Amino acid sequence: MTVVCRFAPSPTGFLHIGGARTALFNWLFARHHGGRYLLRIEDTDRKRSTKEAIAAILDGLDWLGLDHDGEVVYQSQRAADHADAAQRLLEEGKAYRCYASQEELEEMRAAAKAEGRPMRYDGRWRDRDPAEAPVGVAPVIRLKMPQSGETAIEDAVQGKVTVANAQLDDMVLLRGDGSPTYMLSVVVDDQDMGITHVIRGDDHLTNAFRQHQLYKALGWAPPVFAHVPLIHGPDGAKLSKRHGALGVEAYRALGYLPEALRNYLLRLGWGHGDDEIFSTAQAIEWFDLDGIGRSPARFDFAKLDNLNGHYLREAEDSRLAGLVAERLGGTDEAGHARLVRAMPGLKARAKTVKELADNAEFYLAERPISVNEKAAKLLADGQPVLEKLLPELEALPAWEDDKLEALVRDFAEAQDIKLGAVAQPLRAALSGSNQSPGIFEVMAVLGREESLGRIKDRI
RNA sequence: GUCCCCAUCGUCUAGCGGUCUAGGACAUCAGCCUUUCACGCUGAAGACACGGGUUCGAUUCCCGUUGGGGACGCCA
Repeated sequence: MTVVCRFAPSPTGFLHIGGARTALFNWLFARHHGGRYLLRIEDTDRKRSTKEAIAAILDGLDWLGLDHDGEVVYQSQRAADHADAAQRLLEEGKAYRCYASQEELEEMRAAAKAEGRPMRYDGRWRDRDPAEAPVGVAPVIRLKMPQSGETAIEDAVQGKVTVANAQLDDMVLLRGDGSPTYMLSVVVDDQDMGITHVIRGDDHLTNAFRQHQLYKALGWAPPVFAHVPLIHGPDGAKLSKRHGALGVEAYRALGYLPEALRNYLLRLGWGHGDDEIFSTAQAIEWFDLDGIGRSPARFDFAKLDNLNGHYLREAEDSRLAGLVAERLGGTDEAGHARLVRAMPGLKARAKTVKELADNAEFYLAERPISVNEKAAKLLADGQPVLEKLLPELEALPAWEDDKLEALVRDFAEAQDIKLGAVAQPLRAALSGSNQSPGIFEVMAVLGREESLGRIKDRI
């Protein structure tokens, strides 16, 4: 059997982090088993679904590199098929028309709660004569759920989960206006798309019982379900915005690399022995449902930062230079080349692309460059040293990293001062800061003319 | 309220009855490296929620308690 799975977001907002992980798991599972990974947009709630949200989700998935097979399926376009299924159930006597009003339903819930019973529809129209139907009321169509016994699903993550059928009420399949509900649409679409494995958030677990019964009524074999625990905030409660419940595009804006976010998300709720860092090929090779944990995980920015730092150090210099230039408003060819040369020293000192850009800014700054407070202090103290050093630098025949280092070290020794007493003022003059990459590297990247110019600016 | 799920260092996790004086990673602390800041390296501290069973033996199996989470729409 070929594995077919899907990611089915509803386009009512951005692609949030939990959705991204669900998509990643589905994608990995399909790739691991050589199957297909499909994308379906669940836009049946026309009021809340927006074009912008669809675009944001598609962009987010694309940025993460989770390519789907086949065309995107839009659920709203399949409403007629969904309604046909409900009609069939009605004809077969497995579903019925219900005329209960909103007020009646609310009363039922209130009464049930007061009496300590589950808050369910009581099935009052299940066996009632349709002749008694009130005039002018458009009925909904409800599924006849079994009223005794229990429903069990064999979940690939949660194990065997059972619920008493008394807990399940006759769910609505078709609304009063004839439009299908989510519960119906999902089942019909998954069937028609040939979905073999449904990997989704834990919040759908109770839906699985209802859907299981719907599959049975329609005479179809249900797929394998795998309900993945949700991602929580650092406090163990629901993930809030402040704690990471952001859209994928926000992580991008914050300066995270897609491969870092993917690696982080993969480790959140899934493990493979002591392994922490995974290439895409390894992730595909190792991922499977049995590695998914059953307890919810908390989102931790510190670990994401660490992972991002790792991937930053591994990334191609030219790629990073491009990302940095993007953040600094673009550069010309010379600027790009300078960034590429500067990158080895820069990337070891940043956790995010944003930090990388902040730290790279001085390389592109125009003379005279701005100087921060601590650097100003270093310059005030070190100006005499720079004055003495300048002619020696000007006389250096080859402007190279190691030559510069040799010169400055000899200079410090000759002056009988510590290397730091030279290096720090130099750093302040060249970078405008008290912190920067190695100072000889900075000089080499900046080049003779620019370096000497920046030093002269401070004398 | 009803039902379902979960429970190992602060966090992510390894562990699938004895190999556990419980392993790894992040974070924390100390040291090394060093022209600054990082990176890197070395080391330290740090957990089986609690109570009953089952067993020769429980972190691992069962039950309960407590604590978290989720679901109960003509939303998805």
